[in-house]
Amino acid sequence: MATTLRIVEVNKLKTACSSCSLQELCLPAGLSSNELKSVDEMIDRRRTVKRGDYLFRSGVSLHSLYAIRSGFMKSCVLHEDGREQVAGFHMMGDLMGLDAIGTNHHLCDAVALEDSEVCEIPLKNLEELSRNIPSLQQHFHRIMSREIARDYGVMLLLGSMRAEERLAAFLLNLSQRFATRGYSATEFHLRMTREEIGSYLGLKLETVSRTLSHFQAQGVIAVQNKHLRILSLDNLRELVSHHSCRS
Amino acid sequence: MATTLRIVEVNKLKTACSSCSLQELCLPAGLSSNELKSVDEMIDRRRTVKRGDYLFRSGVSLHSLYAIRSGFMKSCVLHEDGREQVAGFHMMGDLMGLDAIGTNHHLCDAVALEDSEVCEIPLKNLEELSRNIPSLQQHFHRIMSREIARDYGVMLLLGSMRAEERLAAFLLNLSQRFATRGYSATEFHLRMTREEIGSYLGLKLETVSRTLSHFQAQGVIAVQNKHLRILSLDNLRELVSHHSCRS
DNA sequence: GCGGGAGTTTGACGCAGATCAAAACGGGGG
DNA sequence: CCCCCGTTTTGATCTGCGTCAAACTCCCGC
Repeated sequence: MATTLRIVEVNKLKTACSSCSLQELCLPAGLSSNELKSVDEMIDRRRTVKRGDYLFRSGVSLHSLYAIRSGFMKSCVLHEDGREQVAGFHMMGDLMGLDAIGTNHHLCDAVALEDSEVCEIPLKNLEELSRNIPSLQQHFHRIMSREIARDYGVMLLLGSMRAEERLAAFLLNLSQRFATRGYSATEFHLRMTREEIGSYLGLKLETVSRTLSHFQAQGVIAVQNKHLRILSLDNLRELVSHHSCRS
Repeated sequence: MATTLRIVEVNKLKTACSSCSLQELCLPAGLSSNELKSVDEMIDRRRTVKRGDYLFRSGVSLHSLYAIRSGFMKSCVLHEDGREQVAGFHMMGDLMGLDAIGTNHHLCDAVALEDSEVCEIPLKNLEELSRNIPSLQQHFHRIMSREIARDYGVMLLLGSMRAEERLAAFLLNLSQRFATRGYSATEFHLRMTREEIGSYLGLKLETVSRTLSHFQAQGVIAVQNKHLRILSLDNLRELVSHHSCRS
């Protein structure tokens, strides 16, 4: 029994913001240790989401924002006629649910692409705390703003890039995000299917597959199923803006 | 001289939030009259932007957010290779500059499509004030979130709609926004060129023109140059999700 | 280890929308 | 009032990517 208790304590310690390795990436970036403690208290609980499960679904009312602690998720916007599109892929340190604050209802589905852990942050708590901690307030605003900036990038991609450029940009983006999180920038596992990549990039899965094959033939990447290795980041960067542009 | 002073006073009165007709649409929505006064004080100054002039340019550092008081603007994201895309059209009551908070630098150009007036809101002031006025804080968050939600809609449009659907969705969106502002939902002036519409929708200007002509032939709208009349909102709504979808 | 279904690759073909071209329109300045 | 240039329209042709189809691979459960 003592053993059990000890394990619980250790787990609790491990999941506190103050000892979380994502501290500098996540919501509490740049806070003092005192402030960190307040953020810790604000967090309702940790949740695990199994691969394929929903973290939240479109239409349900907003309770909390979710910070991803581990794992990998996608968010999908739904069109009333059944069309569905991947709006983003999310990994550790990312904050999900921001699109729901405006209407108090989630606008997209959040689905785990692998078993994931998230920290549940009640919006009310966050709002209250950020009134008292200016740097938290500021950081929260920055996070929302960065999401807007990211969206503008996706709009540019969808609106004016051709298939090769889109895919190259996508791979570079993943690469950069993995690198920021301390993983390899040139070798990683694609957690999503070709269809999901296609949905995100406004392409069909066949086009994604063909384009990846094409990159491989050019010696820019090596793909085997979901395992991807970037052989030349520079070539990939060239691909993003190399082709005759449609604009 | 007395006359001049009087005119200034009247102007000043006219431009206070408390007497602004956009009050309920703009940042101060839902505030008490006392709070409104604080918001008024936070606003640095009003600025006019002539048609074709920039309100701010991509890359410059963020000083303030801008609430549009009158007029019409576009924001354009720039790709390093010179590609440029319209990221949004903005009208009275809209808040611009939100994408710049994350990096402290503007990510897009803001250009007036007709002579416009804006209220300049220093971010620092807004942050400080929203720490003291919860409903202002909440409303600001909602505004940012709504921008994210709008972006998701544009992503859906760009990623999975065909030309006719995009244009129909675009017209409906304009219609709805004009209606919200007390203008006609079915008859309005397009302030942007076909090329700008195309840029926003990921289409070429010729396609925009052709599609508008097509709508006209079907009797759904009547266009003459920049003047547009929607003959059937319902038909337009059908057009958004009517066609064989690519997803 | 084996069978089956989901995911992926590759090929052949068609089409929506891009591109090129030219004519028509319209509104702002002299 | 007229001229001119930027914008729009319309037509003809081209092409990148979607669509359809079939074969192949991988992984998971039995």
